[in-house]
Amino acid sequence: MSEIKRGRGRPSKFDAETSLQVAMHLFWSHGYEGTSMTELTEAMSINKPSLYAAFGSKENLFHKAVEHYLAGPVAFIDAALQEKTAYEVVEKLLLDSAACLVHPDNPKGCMVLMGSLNCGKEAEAIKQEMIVRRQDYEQALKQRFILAQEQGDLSQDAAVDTLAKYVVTMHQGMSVQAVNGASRAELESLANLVLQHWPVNQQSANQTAS
Amino acid sequence: MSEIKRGRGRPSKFDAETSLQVAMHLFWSHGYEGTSMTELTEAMSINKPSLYAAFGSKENLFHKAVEHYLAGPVAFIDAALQEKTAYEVVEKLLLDSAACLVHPDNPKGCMVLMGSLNCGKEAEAIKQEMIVRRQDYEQALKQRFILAQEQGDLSQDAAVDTLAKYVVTMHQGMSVQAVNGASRAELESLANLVLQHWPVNQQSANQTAS
DNA sequence: CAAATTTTTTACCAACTGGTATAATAATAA
DNA sequence: TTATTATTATACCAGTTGGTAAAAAATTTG
Repeated sequence: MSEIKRGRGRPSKFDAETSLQVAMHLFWSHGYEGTSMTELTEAMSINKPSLYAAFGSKENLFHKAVEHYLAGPVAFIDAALQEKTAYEVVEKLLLDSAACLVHPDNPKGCMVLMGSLNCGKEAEAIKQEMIVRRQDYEQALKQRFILAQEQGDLSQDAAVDTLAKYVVTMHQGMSVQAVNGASRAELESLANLVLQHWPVNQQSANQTAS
Repeated sequence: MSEIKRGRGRPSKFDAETSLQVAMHLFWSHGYEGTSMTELTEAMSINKPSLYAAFGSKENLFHKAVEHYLAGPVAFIDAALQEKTAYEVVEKLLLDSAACLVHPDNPKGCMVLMGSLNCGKEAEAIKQEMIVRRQDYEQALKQRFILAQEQGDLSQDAAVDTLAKYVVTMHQGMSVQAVNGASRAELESLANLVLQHWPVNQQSANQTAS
């Protein structure tokens, strides 16, 4: 994978993947508006025209950085949704989140929240995009809970809307806690509190290997 | 309080209290960095030198706006802490919050969160101040729970640290939900979910000191 | 009236914002 | 070697940022 046939012109001296990683970290740390093009180019060690040639605009670079984030640091979310039972979904979701939100290699909190929770009107589009991503996340979780009801590992009485919103709310609140300085253990305590009260279906003791 | 003896010079044509209200709303909506001095002066209908004479700096204006916020829209928080039992404290806290976070007259979410969850390095001091305010809030709630244990309306086994962090986390997560577009009813459902599982002291109905 | 005082107004500042035109440079293809 | 091509580097753009100096206006005091 290192032997790439080079094109005709001057060879580019930066790797797009690596640059994206740097951009992701900056946007994750300081948000969309809080990160300037100058900071980005300096951290990437490239100059602005190169950055614009490679990514088009600041907004587009942010989009790419968010995709990089979803496919990387929080890939466990999609994995969690595929766990066997609703309980295990929530368990993996919140415990892995606890680890990720305060991981020493990462900026604190969730990028989809930190990216632009609040912003000036110039970044309104970015803010809306982040909102949609969070709504989609909640919807996916709700659908997973509906499936769990069909499969019998979640009580039919459970209000899946509220339950999904509850888990997402805790996840997002834990992001704020991470920024506030909470430790991994503290976040895990919160996760366990949610799990303690989880409305498992009483009658179906699902006997999958443990 | 309307008959103020005017000083010697030209009368100022703006009311500091009203201006602060306007500033509060702008900072609340778009955060510290997302609100420019030009937006502020235009919304207040005053020019910059007047604003600087009255409030010193953008940072100081923000401080004043936050104090205005704490004493106004979220004054119910201090009131909630004085309810009779821990259960009632949490009940008032979360239900009043649900109403406030999506009240049509207010920007969505909590100002102490929206003010500057994420920001560039120039606003780092503001961000830290908001963090401290959130930590203090959590501490106050924890102390209230300790008092509740002494008064007997909260189980001695309850982990007051985790419990306080849990309620605050839900509160902050509900702020994000408000931004995402959640309704008051949806936020109240979340609040009720927390209350359902509240660890009331089994043996004591209500008796004072131990 | 005129002096004194306080505010408003206008104009301005250097630094920074996202974004780009132009030219120099380094590779390949002929 | 000489074009051709793609990327880098330099310099620059108009607009905005937080903040201010200086003058003009409106009031009270003498």
